[in-house]
Amino acid sequence: MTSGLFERIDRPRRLPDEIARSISEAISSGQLKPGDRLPTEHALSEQFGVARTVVREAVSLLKYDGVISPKRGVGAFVTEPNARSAFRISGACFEKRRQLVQLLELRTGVQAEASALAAGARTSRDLARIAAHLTEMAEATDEGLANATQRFDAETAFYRAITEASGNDYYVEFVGMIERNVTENLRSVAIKNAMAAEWGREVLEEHRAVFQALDQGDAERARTATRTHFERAASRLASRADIADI
Amino acid sequence: MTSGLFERIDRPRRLPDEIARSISEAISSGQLKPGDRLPTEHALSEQFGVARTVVREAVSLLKYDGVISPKRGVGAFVTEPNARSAFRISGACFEKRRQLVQLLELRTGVQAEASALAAGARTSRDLARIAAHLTEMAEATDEGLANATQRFDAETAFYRAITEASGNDYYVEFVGMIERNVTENLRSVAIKNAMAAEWGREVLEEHRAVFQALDQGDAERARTATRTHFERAASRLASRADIADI
DNA sequence: CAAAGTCATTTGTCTGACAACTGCTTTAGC
DNA sequence: GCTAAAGCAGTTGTCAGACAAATGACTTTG
Repeated sequence: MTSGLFERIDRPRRLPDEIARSISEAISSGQLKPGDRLPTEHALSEQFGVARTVVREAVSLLKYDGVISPKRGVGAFVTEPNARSAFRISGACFEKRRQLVQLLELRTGVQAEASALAAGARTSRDLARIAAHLTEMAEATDEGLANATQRFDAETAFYRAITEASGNDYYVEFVGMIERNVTENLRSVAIKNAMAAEWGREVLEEHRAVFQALDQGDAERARTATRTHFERAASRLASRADIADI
Repeated sequence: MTSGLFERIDRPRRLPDEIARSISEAISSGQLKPGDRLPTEHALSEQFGVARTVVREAVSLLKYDGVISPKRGVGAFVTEPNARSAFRISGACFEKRRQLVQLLELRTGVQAEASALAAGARTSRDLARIAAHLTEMAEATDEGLANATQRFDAETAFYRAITEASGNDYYVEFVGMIERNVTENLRSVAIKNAMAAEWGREVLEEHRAVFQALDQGDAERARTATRTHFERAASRLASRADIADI
């Protein structure tokens, strides 16, 4: 389940991705403004020194996100900034500390609302699943730091189960995406074990409060409890010296 | 600013998009499960009756979203469902009423949290901009239904300004994307004017409450007021007969 | 002067080929 | 008989060139 220690790096970085990133940066940096026309695919293929098929794939990706809109017989144009149709988290988001904090803020808000919805929509079956993950966490905590991974995965599953109980597919999809990106990238800087050191019983109480609110169907308390946990988690994370400078 | 009455429909629907959607549906419907290997590009090009370049673009899109991960010399595999790296709203989301409701729920939660953040981070400059849009709304309301478009745009700008005042780029990007997709699709079914009929002074008070909370820097009240408005807006929308069956 | 037709330009698709990589089989060497 | 190297078929990644379709500007014609 857990990814290996040494991740495979796709050495021969795919050309289309590279080109797409290059064009995308030209746009976000203002070199290409909304309404501007891109160079023709032929010209781009010459400038980058690649075949047109590669350029086409890159353009296709940008079009997919609504960043540019190609018109046959005319050219490809940069769209208005608010016309983008996808929300995506790139690995670059984790290079700067500020961005990581902002991402955690977003996660906090969304997850809190998901809990509130879940309080009103959860079935007893949902509740049982959530409770099981809570128990898992408690047991892992009792057994100490050796079960850091288990504890970590249980917490992840706990909030995933809550989100699924909300009955809103968008929350499930969105929270899942954020959660995965955050944890994976934190994992890669070995934060995981560092966090484990902070996991004590008082943190467990934060989760338990969330569960109780769900159990009683109290949306407002579920929201507050969830937000409290994630805000505290964020500040605990921020206070750690080993990630203070990422 | 407002899009024309008759939107351009790209008749010759691009083949790669079509193929990507087809494969994507095969995955979401369970025909292709995580871990499964896709047919080879050659096989796909034969099945769909298109050139391999087209299949490649489609595969490239799916890879971009993290739905599949091709490995050179081996094949392309469906990734785990939580490995998706993009959140995107397709036009299909608006075909079913249930999905629209869920999308509005998501918007409500995110926007409420953005307001809460803004209450703590807004500058006096931000506040002035927000106030200006509120005034705009009030004026448009006084002048009656003739200014429905203006009123609508002012409300959009009002909440956009609030989101920007939060200082969190992710919220700006995400809310912007949702907001645009929702309004554009609602616009297309002529909901806009229908909503205008519902815009009275009591709705304006909902916005004013949001503004006051921001002015006083009260995060909790900003959150509540924002959520109240959007929840009421959603129920007002839902109660309308003309969209009850979309 | 206006309407129709022509043409160069650009994106969309097709075809075929080769390069790079992988997993498996076969073979050479001991 | 066993191991390691070499070969091989299959797959994705890239390349090159061609034609189809659409567009805008220019030219021609009534």
